Amino acid sequence: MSPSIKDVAERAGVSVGTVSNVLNHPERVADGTRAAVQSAITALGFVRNSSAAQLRAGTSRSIGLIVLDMANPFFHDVARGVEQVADELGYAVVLCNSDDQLPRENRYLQVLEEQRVRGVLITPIEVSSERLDALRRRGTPTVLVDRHDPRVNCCSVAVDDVGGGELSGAHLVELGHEKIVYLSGPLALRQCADRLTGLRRAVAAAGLDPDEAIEVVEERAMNARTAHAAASALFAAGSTATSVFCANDLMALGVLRAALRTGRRVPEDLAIVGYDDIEFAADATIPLTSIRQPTQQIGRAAAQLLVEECDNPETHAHQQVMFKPELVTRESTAARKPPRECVDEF
Amino acid sequence: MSPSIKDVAERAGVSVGTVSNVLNHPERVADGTRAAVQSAITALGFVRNSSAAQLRAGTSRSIGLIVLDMANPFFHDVARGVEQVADELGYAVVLCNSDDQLPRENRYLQVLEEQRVRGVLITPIEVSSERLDALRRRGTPTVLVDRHDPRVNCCSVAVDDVGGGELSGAHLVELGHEKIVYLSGPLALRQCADRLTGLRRAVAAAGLDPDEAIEVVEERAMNARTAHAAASALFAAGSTATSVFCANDLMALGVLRAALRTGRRVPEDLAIVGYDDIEFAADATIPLTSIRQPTQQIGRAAAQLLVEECDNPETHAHQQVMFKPELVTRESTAARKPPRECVDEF
DNA sequence: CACTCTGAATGAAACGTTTCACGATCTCCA
DNA sequence: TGGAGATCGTGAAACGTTTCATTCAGAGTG
Repeated sequence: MSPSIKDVAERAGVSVGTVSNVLNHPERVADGTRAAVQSAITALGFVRNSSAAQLRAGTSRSIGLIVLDMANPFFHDVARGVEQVADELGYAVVLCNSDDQLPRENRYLQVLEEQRVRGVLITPIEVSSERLDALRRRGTPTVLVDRHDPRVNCCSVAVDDVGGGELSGAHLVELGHEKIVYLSGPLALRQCADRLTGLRRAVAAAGLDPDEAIEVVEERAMNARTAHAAASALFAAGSTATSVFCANDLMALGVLRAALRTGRRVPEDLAIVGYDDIEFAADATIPLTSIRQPTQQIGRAAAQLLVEECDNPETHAHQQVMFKPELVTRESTAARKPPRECVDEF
Repeated sequence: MSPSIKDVAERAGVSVGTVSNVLNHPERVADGTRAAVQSAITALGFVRNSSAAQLRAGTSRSIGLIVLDMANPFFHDVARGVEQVADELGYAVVLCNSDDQLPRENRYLQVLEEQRVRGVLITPIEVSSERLDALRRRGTPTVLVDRHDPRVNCCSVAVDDVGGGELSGAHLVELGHEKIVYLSGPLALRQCADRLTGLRRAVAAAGLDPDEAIEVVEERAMNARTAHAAASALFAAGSTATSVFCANDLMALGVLRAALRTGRRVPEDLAIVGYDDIEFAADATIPLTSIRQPTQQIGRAAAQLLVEECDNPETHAHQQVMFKPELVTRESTAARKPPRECVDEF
């Protein structure tokens, strides 16, 4: 097996305690001794056994992060934010991908708990599940990411989806649209429902009747293909809508494609607003207007809250942080101007 | 602190050895005893301490996976494949994202080694680095993902990029193109260089002179924006090329946008081939012809090789697995036909 | 010289498991 | 009735660290 601290001690002619001190409190060891130990370490290729260290120490310096889907740029950016903060504060992040499946989420929670992580950041499949509650009951700090727990017994970080819908609605109304399609994912998802609420609010605020001005199309999947089909169906049915607000950018891209395919001009004949402002949104055939969420900041804030709770368990007070999304206007809703990024093409 | 096996034993009125057996070898324990222990476990909310278990057992059931960029669908799919196989074989996967930075890669290697993972799957920043060599020297099995080590002292799984370039070239030549632009990322990357090699080979095989038929444009970044700019520049310079082969799909999408913007028809005026066949390729304004890599299979194969080596360290023989990519033809190169996916739109 | 003080190193205990040699009890059959 | 198995359970050792009370050797002081 790999050499232990004992082998190192032997080779350096010191006690194991001293080797441990070199590793953890170098300042307590005299220069000469330290050098001797160091060279023994490199000579033997010693690597600390973290199981033993953690067992003895009784506590780890790591936190778990369970996301729904690492392929989703949203969660990817959140993870990046979390890692940044964790790094700064000397914590390690254990990254887990539940893939939206409860059994996977449960398995990861089990693993994290067995590893005695200090805390868990999670976008749970359901805000309250058997295992998750058990984890909290046993005293492991938990922070909800992109979710809120109505029963407010833990910290959470989310984005104001009502506000996002409102931004989009206000923008479209301001451009003169009086007939807006809301191409949504499952309205059972809070995010989708909230955005509709915001949209209606904005429309109402402009003096229009939401029930007349807004047509809701609910789809099960939130990808380009579904959206393309939905938009095609709308066109075929002779929809009079002049604008579409989509639940995410992929759907918006699907709508964009359907529109261009059928000879519609964007934004003149149809204005399109997406959501998430994924990287590619700016590089679409017609750059997409979208709602941007401060994803990295979400991750940073969540990590900070968690570490705060880990470090001061008694004085800690749970917080619900809510970020505001931001409207990014691009060509897909702009009044037609010379394309900004291509002016010097010819 | 959380209850230990000892607390459980006390409460159930048995010895710690018995509790351990219930956990690890239930068949060795009589039904009644097992039930008593189980109920003590749930009553106390006992969760096994994996540090202690691993320390005692001396060996873990986990492997590390270090990828360059989890945002990249390629690596995401690879990871999925790895997880599948690991699951089946009872291993846990520790997922790490080096973000193309050597310090991060090194830090993760350190952590994995301290955790005594059984083996490591890695797409290294450099095929041979200080730390990576050290890891291998100490006897931790290693499998290279999407890389090859010329010195062949470990397993590796990769895709035949020369073959990919060849597929693309043969396809374009067959369609009658005699002037092809290769829009590449840094040619210092083996992948980019290999694809060019394949492209030249296919062109030569068709009796054309590669130097005349192929124009290479090398860009630093491999995204849509760069590609859009590069394509625009080509058009402005009056390029006579009738087709573009791009180093990845994002670049292809950038080229597509530039072409449509300047009134070109795709594929009649310009045929476009991408690489990777990302999910969105099929949903672009003009669906993209692309080269698909068997990403999940790469992950599966890599995990299988690693586990094989972990389980039979002496009999194991290193293997270099090379997958063949596949051409997926879509509209961006097809002779113009009624769009396949939109026939019933009107 | 006797003394305290300081800095450095030691050695044993403890962390929570798993393992394994050993008992204890029961069953079955000669 | 006695002995051989089989079946269950026990208890102590061991895994590789960290921690902390203790020892030791000098240096400084009166």
